[in-house]
Amino acid sequence: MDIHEKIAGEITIADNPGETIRKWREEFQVSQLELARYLSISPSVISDYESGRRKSPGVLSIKKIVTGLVEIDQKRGGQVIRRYSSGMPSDALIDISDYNHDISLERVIRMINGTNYCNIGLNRYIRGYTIVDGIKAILSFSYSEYSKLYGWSSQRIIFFTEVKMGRSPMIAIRVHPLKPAAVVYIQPDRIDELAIKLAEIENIPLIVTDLDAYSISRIMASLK
Amino acid sequence: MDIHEKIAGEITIADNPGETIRKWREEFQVSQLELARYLSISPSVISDYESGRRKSPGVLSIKKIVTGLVEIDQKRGGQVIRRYSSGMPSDALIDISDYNHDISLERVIRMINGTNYCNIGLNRYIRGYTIVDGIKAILSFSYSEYSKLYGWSSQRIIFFTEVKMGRSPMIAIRVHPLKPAAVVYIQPDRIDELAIKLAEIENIPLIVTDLDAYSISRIMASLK
DNA sequence: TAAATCATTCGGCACTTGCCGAATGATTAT
DNA sequence: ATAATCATTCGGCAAGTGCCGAATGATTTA
Repeated sequence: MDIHEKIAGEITIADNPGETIRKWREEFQVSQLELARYLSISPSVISDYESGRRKSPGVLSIKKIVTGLVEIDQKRGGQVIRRYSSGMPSDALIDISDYNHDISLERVIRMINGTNYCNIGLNRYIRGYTIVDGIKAILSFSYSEYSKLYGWSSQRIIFFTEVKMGRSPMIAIRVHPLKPAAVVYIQPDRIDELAIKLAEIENIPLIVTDLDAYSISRIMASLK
Repeated sequence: MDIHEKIAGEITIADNPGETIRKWREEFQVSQLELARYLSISPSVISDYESGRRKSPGVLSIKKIVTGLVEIDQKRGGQVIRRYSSGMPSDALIDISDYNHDISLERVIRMINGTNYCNIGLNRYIRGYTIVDGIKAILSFSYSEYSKLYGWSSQRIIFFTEVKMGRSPMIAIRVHPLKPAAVVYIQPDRIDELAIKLAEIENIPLIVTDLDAYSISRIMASLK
């Protein structure tokens, strides 16, 4: 189903359409001002909708708002749209996408200012990436959800946010039959020696980046 | 996803909300008059919406209409709702439902005024039913769609509409590993001897009814 | 054929929406 | 602390909506 229809349907049926509009705007991380500017209307219009001043907004207004949110996200790389199209629990999955061509892992690691913590070379290619919240994934994923992390291909980078020492993600990967081309920890607290050892046993480069997930998502989307 | 949101989303995003409202009302086989009466409004209101006189109907109006359509369908047994919740191509599938308890096949066949064309007894039980358009199913179903005909259990009746001689449905069933408890042809042109032979080989009662699919759907739903 | 039922058009109108911007408040960055 | 940015409230108003029913047309049923 089209994401516009999904969002619009939820807003239309909601007991408080205004709150739902706000929920989706925040989900897209768009400010009222930005949305208003994008739609060439006054910001107070957005505020009036979200506050519920308008009890029964017209469908053309809803359509305009939803279209604006989706287009803004697309201009930013389409991260939120992809997340809602992946069919996975959305709070652990931050982004997922696949490429139609091989992309050099070395090039990617350079672009994200990554540091390779293993003695494993980066001369391989990737066909996609997945960004997950490391803690939420550990708590909520079962086998089939882990499999979905691999999208179309295991030839990908899996990025983990919310990493303390880096053991759990490596253990999860070790237990799963599919192996990614590389693992990247996004702004980890620190890297435990065990995590490095597991990565080397699995022959999976373990990379660390100090960029945040949002920036990573944009960079990875720009490789399409 | 909730069917209200699905329908409402489609109406809200459509280029012509009015036409989409009409499409869904007709899909639910509800007349403007019936819907207007159900919602306690004038029929001309419904006509105005559907004709596009109102360019941007309010979300409360859309919600009211959608809720009304769904409730009317539920009062009739919920056939259309089930169809849109089954995840199958909708034009071939007419109805599908499962029961939480065994229901006597003999009883059902009596209720639908069925005639048993085989020498196979009806002393068995069913746990569900599926109604499909025989011609559309033949043209469009692949293996996995045939599997979905069986819902939760193969212990069911499969009803076929649009049956000419009755061969193709029996061949399709013969080729598939799962076997239904019974096959019913709804208002067939005639019954070919080969169809009967195939049914006996498969030990599947082949029954014919002169009721229409809508009546069958209501009767089967009433057994819940 | 006549009657019943369903569908449509359109004028009328009270009320609401879509939109504006000034005034005010809250938050963030320098 | 100041400036910039974002968010909210609310009065004002033209345009549109939600709803009505009379008049008319189309379709179905007896």
